[in-house]
Amino acid sequence: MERPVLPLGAPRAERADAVRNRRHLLATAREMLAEQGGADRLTMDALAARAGLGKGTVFRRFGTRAGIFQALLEDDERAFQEQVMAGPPPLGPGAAPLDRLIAYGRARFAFMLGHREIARATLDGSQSVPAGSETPLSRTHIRMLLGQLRLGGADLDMLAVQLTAALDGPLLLYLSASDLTEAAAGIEERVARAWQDLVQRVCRP
Amino acid sequence: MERPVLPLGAPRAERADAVRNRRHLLATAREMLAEQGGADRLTMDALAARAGLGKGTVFRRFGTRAGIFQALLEDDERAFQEQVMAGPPPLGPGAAPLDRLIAYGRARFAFMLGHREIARATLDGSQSVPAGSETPLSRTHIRMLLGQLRLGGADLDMLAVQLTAALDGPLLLYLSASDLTEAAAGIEERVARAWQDLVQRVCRP
DNA sequence: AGCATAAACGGACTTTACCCCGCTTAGTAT
DNA sequence: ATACTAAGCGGGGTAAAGTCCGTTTATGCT
Repeated sequence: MERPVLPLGAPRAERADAVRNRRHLLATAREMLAEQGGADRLTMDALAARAGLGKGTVFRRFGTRAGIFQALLEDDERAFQEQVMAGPPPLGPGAAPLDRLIAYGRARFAFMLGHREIARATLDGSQSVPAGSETPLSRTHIRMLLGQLRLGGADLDMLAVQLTAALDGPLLLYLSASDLTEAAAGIEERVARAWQDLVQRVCRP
Repeated sequence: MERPVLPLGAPRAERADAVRNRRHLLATAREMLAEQGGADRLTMDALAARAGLGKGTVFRRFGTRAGIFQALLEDDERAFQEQVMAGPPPLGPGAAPLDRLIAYGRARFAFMLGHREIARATLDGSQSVPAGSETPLSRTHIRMLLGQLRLGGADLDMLAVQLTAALDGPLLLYLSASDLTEAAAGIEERVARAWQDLVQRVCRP
């Protein structure tokens, strides 16, 4: 007989048990994080044991310790992305590009602040390019909005990278620990204002 | 007799042998990096062995693996800082603030590009605040220049953090290895232009 | 249903960062 | 010079990340 077109692009879907185990591991990881707070107290051995699986399985699924946190973050990011792509304006579509950009910054920083511990744990010394670079939500969205703004002659791709850095992970890196813990409430508003000011400066005609 | 004012602020200078060992370890680390390239191939055991010192000494001096790379980077940063603080304009003093800001971005990115591997290795999953935050060269300098620019009503401290993130962040976190090796020459110029465009947009009246 | 095969699994093994603590030594005060 | 003390040193010990490979199992095909 004839073999059906062997999908070279789609290298065969994940097996059902693999999917189950991945989900189970992520759920277990969340439990452990909730119970004993502190991402650095989550060890791969403990995770495997608590999930009732072998350590080999954990690494097969996530590749590396940081991989687990990347998966967790990606998971939470889906809901956020939904709001951006299909939620009510000004975050969702329908508002003017500049207003969406401002709203995006506020929402994104709040998200990152809420996930700062997990986000930090996605970084990994041995990976040359860390998390979020694969699914560059912020960069892509910002790039899209910049495209609608008709800025004269700028390198929009690079500008998107710069603005992403000024908003997303890198900003978090440069805010000191005390900024983040002491005045968690205040910092959110302050960053939101600063972001608004930044993009208004960048985008004015 | 009377004890001399016991300096509580200056917790007693480092002992001579400690200084000697610190320098020796840094020099040895540089040798090893040069020989076998790849920061991740440098192990603490190997470093201690090659330096003829105990492993404990290495950790006592640098605290952590990332600490070694932070020390190496800081070391190289001194020369760079010299240029910024006392070198010829427009990087050094004497030029208009905006020109200095532009020149600083270009120079800083070139520096980071040359040190990207070490810089990357200063990041450490378990440290909440990474390299360069202790001696925030970029942030401080940018803040100072912004102060001279008389921008109306902006949150200059936060703007400095944002710009620092936009300058240093991409290299650390977003630009992939291929971006950097393929077009190493091109990327430098492109980033420099983008930086110039960004700060001109931000700082125009 | 039975078979072939690639994927997934488990857990012992290796490597490496980092800790601990008894011993040594530089610096200082007398 | 001598003695005192805090800092420094060494290297064996621990814990956790990541690898390997023999065994098990899901899945598609006949």
